Amino acid sequence: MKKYDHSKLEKKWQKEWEKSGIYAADDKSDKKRFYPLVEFPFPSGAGLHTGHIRSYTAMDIVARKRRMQGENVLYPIGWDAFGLPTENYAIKTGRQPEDVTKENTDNFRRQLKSLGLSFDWSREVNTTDPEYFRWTQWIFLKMYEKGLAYKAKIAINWCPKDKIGLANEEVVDGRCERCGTAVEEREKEQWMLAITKYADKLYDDLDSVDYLERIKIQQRNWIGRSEGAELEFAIKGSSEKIRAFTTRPDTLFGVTYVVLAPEHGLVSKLSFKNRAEVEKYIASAKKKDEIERTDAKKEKTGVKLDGIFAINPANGEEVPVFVADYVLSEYGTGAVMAVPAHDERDFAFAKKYGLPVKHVVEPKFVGISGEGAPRADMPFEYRDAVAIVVRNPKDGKYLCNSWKSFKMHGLFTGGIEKGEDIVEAAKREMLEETGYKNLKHVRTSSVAINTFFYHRVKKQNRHAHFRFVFFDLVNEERQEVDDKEAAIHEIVWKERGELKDFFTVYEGSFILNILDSDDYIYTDHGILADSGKFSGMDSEEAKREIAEEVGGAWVKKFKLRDWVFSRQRYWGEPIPMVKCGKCGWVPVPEKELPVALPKVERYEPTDTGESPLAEIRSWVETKCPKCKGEAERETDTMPNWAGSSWYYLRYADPKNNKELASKERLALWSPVDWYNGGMEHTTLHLLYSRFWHKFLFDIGIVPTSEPYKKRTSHGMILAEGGEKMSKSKGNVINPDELVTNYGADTLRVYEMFMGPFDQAISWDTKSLIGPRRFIERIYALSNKVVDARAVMSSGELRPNKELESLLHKTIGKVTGDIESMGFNTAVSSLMILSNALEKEAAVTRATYEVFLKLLAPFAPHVTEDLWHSLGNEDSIHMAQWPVADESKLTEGGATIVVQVNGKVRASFAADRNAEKGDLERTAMSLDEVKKWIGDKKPEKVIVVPGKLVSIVVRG
RNA sequence: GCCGGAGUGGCGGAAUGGCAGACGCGCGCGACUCAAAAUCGCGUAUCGAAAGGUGUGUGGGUUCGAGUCCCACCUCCGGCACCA
Repeated sequence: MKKYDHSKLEKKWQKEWEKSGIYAADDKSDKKRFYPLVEFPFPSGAGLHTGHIRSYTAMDIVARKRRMQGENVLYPIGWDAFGLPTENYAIKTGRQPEDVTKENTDNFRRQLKSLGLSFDWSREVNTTDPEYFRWTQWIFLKMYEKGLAYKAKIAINWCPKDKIGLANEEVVDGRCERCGTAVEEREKEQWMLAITKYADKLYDDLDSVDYLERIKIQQRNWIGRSEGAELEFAIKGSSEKIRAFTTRPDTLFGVTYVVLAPEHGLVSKLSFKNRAEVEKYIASAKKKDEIERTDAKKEKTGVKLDGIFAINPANGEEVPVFVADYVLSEYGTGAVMAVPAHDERDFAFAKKYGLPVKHVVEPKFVGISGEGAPRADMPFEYRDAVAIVVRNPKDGKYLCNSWKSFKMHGLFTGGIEKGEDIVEAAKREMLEETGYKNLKHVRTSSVAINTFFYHRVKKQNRHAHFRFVFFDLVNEERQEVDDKEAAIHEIVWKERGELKDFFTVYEGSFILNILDSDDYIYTDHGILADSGKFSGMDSEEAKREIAEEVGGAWVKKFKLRDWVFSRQRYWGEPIPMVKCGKCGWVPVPEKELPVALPKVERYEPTDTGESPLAEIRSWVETKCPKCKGEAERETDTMPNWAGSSWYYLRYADPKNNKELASKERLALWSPVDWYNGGMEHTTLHLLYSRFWHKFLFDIGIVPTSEPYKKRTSHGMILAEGGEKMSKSKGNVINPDELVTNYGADTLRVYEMFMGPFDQAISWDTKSLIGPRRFIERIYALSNKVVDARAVMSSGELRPNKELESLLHKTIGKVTGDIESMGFNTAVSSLMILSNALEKEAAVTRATYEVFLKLLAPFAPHVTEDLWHSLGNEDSIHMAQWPVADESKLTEGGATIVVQVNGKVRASFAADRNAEKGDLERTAMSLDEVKKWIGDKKPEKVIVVPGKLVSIVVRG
């Protein structure tokens, strides 16, 4: 008996596969095409980590399976080598970044090969290849030509440790994303890409692609689109106007002040008394660093522009104007109309500076519970109503109402007659319904609510407009209550803490918000009040009408900013622009591309913030392509995002030196069918590459408007303790060791089996033994394989319907699970099948071969080896993928479960296709069942063929 | 705070509304062995002597039947966060 030796076996087949080149994609094939992609590795010196392997293996499994199903598969691999870690390492060791990159890339390549991944290595792509960045530069020039690349003076985040400028996205909590150093702010001219011009498309087209929902949500969050109105507030005694952006023009009547961002241009144009104070505030606000300014928890500050008043365009009211740094200059118009009653930030500010709060949107509650839900097609009767809150100061308890005929708990309420004073109405109701005579009015709330419900006594839909009156009980003296009233209500006194659980009606629960004061912020939509002719309207519906009424423009705003594309580093694609004293910025002509990096001794970042390239005069000095006069090259380079924004296109045609890829090949392979990678690249890289792709689509280079049909993500693999794996914690798993000790097949199976693919999971080395044993048992199983015909006649092997049914079930399960990323359950079902096969005295060759084929994508080496040992000449990875025979699935018996009153009481064997009536009769005849039914008559019997019989007896 | 996702044995986790805990790890017992490892077989939620009961974060609800659907809440993880 041969023993399973993974080491020799795996090396042998890896060599064979490389020699035969079986995984090469075919550009001429007319077979169905499939193009799975994994994220671009970043050769950082750390080597492959377990997350990479999970991603590559998953796509490898899908690719192998699709190949076996006869599809033409392109599973490519490449390297994004323009990485800062590489450059840092080079600086540390005094070597050239290229050499470091080469070494790291070689290591990655070796590791990937040792895992038996079916990449088409002939399509390998590397962003540092000059022929590759020729086309990266070419795309930039096209963008420049179309006005999408421009130079602007902006404040950049400067990392003093790495000595580079960072994009906003690279700053986390005011610190450099990579090294954690606090960033400084510097002003610099930077190349920008106008990604905001594509914001709408990037947002809308998410509807047309198959991404994991959370990925779409992240994209939408990042783009941050919101719709609203720009409204103009005139300034009293001035021709200047303030434009404020709001998504809630419906709250316009509730504006009590207006705020400008400290950077707002209007501040310098207006004249007001306290200029010195304001200037001082603005200076201090600008000095605050990113962390302080964006901390939402910190107290809001601001200063009033003395003597300046803005005029509310809706009602002509004059409101004060403030400068405050809680308003961001970069978003919207840099000015905000403040509605403290309906915005939390405005409320916090208003409270601090004693500004008025005016409620103009009343909450709206619609009954949802069965009985109280409004009846459809029935009009609403409107009622002015008062909800009465009575507190007994003696014990602090509150007077509540429990309806006797319904399970409803609330307050005592009543209607307000036309022209009646609300406090008088409340007192009258209290007297009638509870008999309490002596009440002291405490306050009447300015907050009102609307409830929509079905009135069970009056049998009509009601719209009640509730206002709230608060009383203290002077004494407990009561008068007799009418019998009719007493029959409806029951008086209950409740402690304050009990109220929350007690109330079952909206007007009751709501008072908890306003029990102590009217400091209540309602940010949802509701019904407008105190809003001139719009009062009573639904606020959602009134939005546009109010904006229109005051001549506001309806606009879309985005959180997304243009992309800062310049980096002051050596290691990156030089931005192919030349600055001429006469002609200004001139693009490098296409035929002079690529602009290569000069060979240098020193490539360290400079302290001045200039690119290291700036010091290499021989490279900088050049001729102007236009006037041939003296000119200088741009010394900024592109960020590493540049090359990775279009690499997947190059896979289609990696050696093309006339175009970034040929039209024919792009048409053949685009778009990427399935892209899997880590969550860390699902916002920025994904957004940037979608942006570039859409641009290339618009200029006719690529045939689709979206680059990836489907985007998924593997869950992060955590260290054994459940924390993140990191080099500094020393809890990183080294895949080389695992491959040596357990074998690539075991590692692959384990990574797929360990848990749901898209969820985070802890690594557990000791669990690796499971998959390892599984593979060993598969290997041992080959000794039981027999030729069916020979043995069948000797009677040693009988047809086994159960096993056959299981085999076909497994085929269906594995086939489906691979597509839906249910890799863990696919492996589990293979284990179930192998357990069943082991129990047999002999296994037919046909069955074993089907089993090997199903396992082949997961464990390519051992299956190939066993496949050949059965005498097969061709690779198992090109064999025909098995197809489940539906008819085989239903063969054999089923266990029918019998439930009595929902509890399982018995089970019996029956044919899978047995009739309902037969099943019912059999179930009823069982002693176990009779025992539970007794002499009672079954009320109802539910039969699910092939599954269960459920008998209901009552009494 | 907002938006996602998730709460099931000792652990990782299974379960189109239909026998909860598949599969794997671990653990226990047994076989083989002088012995150990490896391997193989059996067992492994919980209370109860048994009949039977109880169990999928908590509390309600819908249903013949709920881990799964609905409502309210709690906890954890991820993302965003003064975006008007």
